[in-house]
Amino acid sequence: MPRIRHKSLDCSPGCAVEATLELIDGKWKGVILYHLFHSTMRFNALRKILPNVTQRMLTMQLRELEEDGFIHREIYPQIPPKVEYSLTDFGRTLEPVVMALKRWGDEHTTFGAEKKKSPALETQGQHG
Amino acid sequence: MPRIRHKSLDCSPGCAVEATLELIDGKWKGVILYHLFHSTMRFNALRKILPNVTQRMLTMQLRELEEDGFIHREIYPQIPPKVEYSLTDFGRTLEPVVMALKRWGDEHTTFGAEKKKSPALETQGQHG
DNA sequence: CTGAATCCCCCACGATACTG
DNA sequence: CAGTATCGTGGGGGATTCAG
Repeated sequence: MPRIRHKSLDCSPGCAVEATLELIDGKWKGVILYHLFHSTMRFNALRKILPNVTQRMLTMQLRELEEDGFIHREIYPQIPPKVEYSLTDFGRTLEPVVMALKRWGDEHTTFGAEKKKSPALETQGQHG
Repeated sequence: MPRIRHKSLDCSPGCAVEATLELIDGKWKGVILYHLFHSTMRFNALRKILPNVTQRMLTMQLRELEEDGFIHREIYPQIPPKVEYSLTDFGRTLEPVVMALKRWGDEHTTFGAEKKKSPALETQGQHG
């Protein structure tokens, strides 16, 4: 069971919400998980689809996800090195959560507008 | 439609996930939303159930949630002041998301363990 | 190719005090 | 009761360099 890194959470009934958020929000973890749902990926493959994430951050986030038991890190001892990241069974339990996030984002933010038809929605200037 | 406050999000298909996270994660927003799903609440009522949140932060988070159209702020012009926070219809669209977070937290973190029977799970030391 | 180590800036956030 | 204003700080995270 993953541990909570940050603040002391009060234990009012809603704290489970924050607990989950703490685990999946650590900056880019959401997207990383999302992509790993589809397929195992190498480090550089993740870098490519996440151009705004620095190498350092990507490494750190992957390490935390690994610590929490969400992903598996498979190291192939060869030159050049090859490391593959994949979801664990436990990581897959997050699927409904991540998909709920994805679905809402698609419906209600301009970031889901890619798949839509009306360019009139693109009024947010978040593409540069 | 709410706007994204922080980083430039790449637009790989998973960005909708991060976009949603940005909006609901802003520190304690998740819990705030969770509690407002149940009932309209006054400022101090929220403070009481969120003892770890400073007054300043609570105010800021509520303001952001209001800006994003998730909650409504009803001011009663009277002495002493009375302000009630409630979810908007738009805010209620987040319900499946928040509930997915809640459910996962209940199942997989010690913060959901309050309602469970087996004390063997309480090995995390997050209660004090 | 994957990753660790170092430097350093910035601002999110806490603490505290004041107000209508 | 429900906020604002101000100040100080910790560490999150970017840029860069080194390494196997």
